[in-house]
Amino acid sequence: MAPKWLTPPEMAAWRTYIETSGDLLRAIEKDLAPFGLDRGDYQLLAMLSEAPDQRLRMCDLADSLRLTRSGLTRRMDGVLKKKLVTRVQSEEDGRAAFASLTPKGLDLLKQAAPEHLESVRRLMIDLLSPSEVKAIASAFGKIAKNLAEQNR
Amino acid sequence: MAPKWLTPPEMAAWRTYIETSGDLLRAIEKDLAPFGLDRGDYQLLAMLSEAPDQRLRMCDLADSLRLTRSGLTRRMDGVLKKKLVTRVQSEEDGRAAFASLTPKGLDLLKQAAPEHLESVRRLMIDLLSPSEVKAIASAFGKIAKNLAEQNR
DNA sequence: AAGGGGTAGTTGAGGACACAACTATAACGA
DNA sequence: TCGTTATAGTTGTGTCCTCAACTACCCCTT
Repeated sequence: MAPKWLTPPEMAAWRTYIETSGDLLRAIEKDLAPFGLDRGDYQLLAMLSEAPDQRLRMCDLADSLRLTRSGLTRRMDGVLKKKLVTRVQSEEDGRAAFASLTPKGLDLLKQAAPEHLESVRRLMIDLLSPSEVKAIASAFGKIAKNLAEQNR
Repeated sequence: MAPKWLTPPEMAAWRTYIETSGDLLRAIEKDLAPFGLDRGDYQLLAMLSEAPDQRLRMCDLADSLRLTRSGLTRRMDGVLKKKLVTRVQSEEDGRAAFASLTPKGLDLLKQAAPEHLESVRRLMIDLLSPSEVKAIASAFGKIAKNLAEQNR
C-alpha cells in the first residue's frame, strides 16, 4: 500500500506542534521552580485540591496524572517529604490508600497557581486569537475522544 | 496583583491540550515499537536523513532534538549499538564529531516512516477539520516564535 | 468456608534525561 | 606567540519514570 503522505499544511501543523510542545512545557515548568515544584508536583496538588475532601485514592490519582501506580508511589515520596500531602490508609478497603492535601500543600498551591496561570497566559493563551483557542480545544478534544475509544 | 484567571474556553483549551498531548505521544510511540525504535530514535534518524550527506555535527543534532549534549551522547549509545548511525570524527575541527546515518539506519527509517505517518494521520490529523489543522499550525507557530524571542 | 481471580500499592532493576565537572581543541587578543 | 576564553563532547551523579515481580487484601463462586 502506498503511504499516504501528509500535505504541506498538515505537515506544518504536526511539526510545529511536536517541536513546540516540549519547549512550551519546559518554559512553563521553569516558572514553577521558584516554588520548589515541578509540573508533576503541581498537577498532583491541583488534582487533590479539586477533589472532594481534597483527597483521592492513589489509583484514581495515578490515572488522572497519567502515571503508573508505581510512578505515583515514587512521586508521592517527594511531596510526602515536603509535607505537602499525607498518606491516609483507607478504612473500608485495606488495600487502598488516599493521598490527602495538607494545609501546607494547599497554601503552596494557592501561591503557585496564579503564577502558573500567568505563565500559561503569557506563553500560550494570550498569544492566540479566540478562534485559535477554540480550535485547540476542539481539536484536542477530538483526539482525546478517539484515544479513549481505542482503549476500550 | 489580582490573578487574571483563564476564561472557560481558555481553560478548556489549556486542559484538553495538556492532558491529551502526553497520551497522543505515547500512542504514537507505541506504533514505533515494532521497529525497535522509540520516538527519540525516530526523530534522530529523521533529522539525519534530511541533512546534507545524511550527517550532522553532534551539537547541531542535539539542538534540533532539544537534547543537551550529554543527553545526545547517551542516546547515541543506543543507535550506535544498533548500527543505525556511525560516529565520524571531524577533520577540520578536532573537537567536533558527526553522527552519520548508516544504510541500515536509512533502511529502517524508510520502513518505519510510512507507519509513523499513518499513526499521525490516524491519531491526529485525519480527525481534524482543515481549519483546525491550520489553526494548530498557526497557534504553535506563534508560541514557538514567542519562546524563541524570550531566549534571545 | 475455602480457594481463586482480581485489585491496590510497593519494591527492585533499568532506561532516559539533566546538570555539573572534566578533557581536549579552537580562536582570539595583547 | 602565548595565555585567556569559548566550544565540543563525555562522564559521574541524581531524578523521574516504567515494567515486572511481589505482598496484601477484597470478593465471588462453589
